[in-house]
Amino acid sequence: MISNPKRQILPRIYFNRPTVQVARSLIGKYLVRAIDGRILAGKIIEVEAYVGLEDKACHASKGRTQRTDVMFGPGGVAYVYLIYGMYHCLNVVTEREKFPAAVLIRAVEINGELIDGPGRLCRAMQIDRGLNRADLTTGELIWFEDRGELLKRGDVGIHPRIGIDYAGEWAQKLWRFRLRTMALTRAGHRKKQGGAG
DNA sequence: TATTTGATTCTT
DNA sequence: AGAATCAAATAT
Repeated sequence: MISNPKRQILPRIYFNRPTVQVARSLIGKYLVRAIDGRILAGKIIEVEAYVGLEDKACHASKGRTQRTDVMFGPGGVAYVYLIYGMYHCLNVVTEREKFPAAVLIRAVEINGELIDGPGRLCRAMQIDRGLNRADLTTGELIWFEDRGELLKRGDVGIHPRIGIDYAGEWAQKLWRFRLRTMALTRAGHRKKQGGAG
């Protein structure tokens, strides 16, 4: 369905790789949602990696349950869960089958507007548990696209993950990645200093 | 069955 | 600093 060769739906093999690598490389790609025939596309600004049984911050670290079962499956599948009774979070499952891991999508830019936070993102893109276990590689309801935009060295900030203080030493892992661009640092607040970067 | 908690966001 | 709000996990 995508005729423009510069718009490539990310295939399953893209996600069958080490999770931190997938997370890092998803920055600058697009999350695309089809809603009633309309297309909503967001440039991915921030993600976090959750890796395996040992990662105390990863939901699957407590074992294979009804909720975490999807993380044990093939990559390129959506893991959507309800958090704090109010918000949904979207993840894409990574790595090989039986290795539970996923990347949380934390922020996107839609039509120049920064949607910051996984709960807000899901609200803006109408993502809820109805999309749990959805295949993200078919280009039907929701998928990822490479639109050929290349990042410069230093464009991606590397940080500790957020909201997982309970995870002990795992909370210190630098598994959060965030795109740094002047355009995204609060509209109108901070002016660009100097000229071309 | 009861209690606690949480990959958040918004208000005070 | 605290509320909102509920499913999953843990304790009983």
